[in-house]
Amino acid sequence: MPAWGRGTRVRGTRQAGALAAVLGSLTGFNSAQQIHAELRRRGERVGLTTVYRHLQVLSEDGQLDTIRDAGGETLYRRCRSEAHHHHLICRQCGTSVEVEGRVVEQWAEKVAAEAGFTVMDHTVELSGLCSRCGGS
Amino acid sequence: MPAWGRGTRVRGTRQAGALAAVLGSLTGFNSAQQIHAELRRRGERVGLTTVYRHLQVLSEDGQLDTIRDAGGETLYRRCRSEAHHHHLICRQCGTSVEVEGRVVEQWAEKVAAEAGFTVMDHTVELSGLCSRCGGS
DNA sequence: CGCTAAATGAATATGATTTCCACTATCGTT
DNA sequence: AACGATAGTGGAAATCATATTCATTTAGCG
Repeated sequence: MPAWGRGTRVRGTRQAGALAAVLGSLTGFNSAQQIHAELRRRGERVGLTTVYRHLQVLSEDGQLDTIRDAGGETLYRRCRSEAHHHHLICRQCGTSVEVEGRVVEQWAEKVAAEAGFTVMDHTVELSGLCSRCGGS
Repeated sequence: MPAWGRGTRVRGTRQAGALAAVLGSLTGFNSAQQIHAELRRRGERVGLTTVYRHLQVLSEDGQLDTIRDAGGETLYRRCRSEAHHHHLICRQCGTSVEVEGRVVEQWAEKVAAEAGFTVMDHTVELSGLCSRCGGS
């Protein structure tokens, strides 16, 4: 059973490949629309619908990190690490750093336990200005 | 200069009052649409546009907590505490608890400093099942 | 009371994401 | 290599939350 395994039969299509290539070369977080634009820029002919579909599947599979920008738009990026992690993003230039947050996880568990909750998920996003943009 | 101060002259309108009343009586987080619906249910005649406008202003003023549900929709609730805090929300019944997260803040600052970032904001949302719903 | 800027809200616009559905392409099987 | 079942594709149209427009109404100062 391959990593992307089980019933989810996935065919190797031109579009899936092109998308994977783009995701592999982009560094920061990008919206579906931006990714679609990049695809066109490269001369690839892929429908916006298809881009959305793939991004959705990939993120469900845990192959993409997703966050929401201030406007509620969903941004995607290929995961660098397998392990659970959070993000630190520069508001100015979009640079992002993955940070592991064992501390946060532990805190979350403790807080949940105290409130009688069973934590199943948590979101932690940090944003600010990176050293380059923060010269104020 | 009042707390909500400066140039932002705010008139005491029927709509503003009705909205405040509803926000005061609702316990959990609600979307603009739900709040609007509740207003109508009470026989108040307030336009959806007005609801959105007020919610936006109130949250900018720090009088409302806002979070985004899984679908990207914005939910609002009147703050209980003045201090900065985070939320623990039950996925099943929507019950939410405010939790203070000094630990998280400190962690955030440390992580940011290490990456050369100046943290200006952070989002932390915890979700799971409360004791009542978690009987599994 | 009279006035004027602020507030309102119906209608319309926006913009991301989803759904529809007819058409196409992949790949296991002959 | 051709075949065919079926997953994949993508343009158009639908959704849906939220923003904007603008003519009309209203709060509250003088």
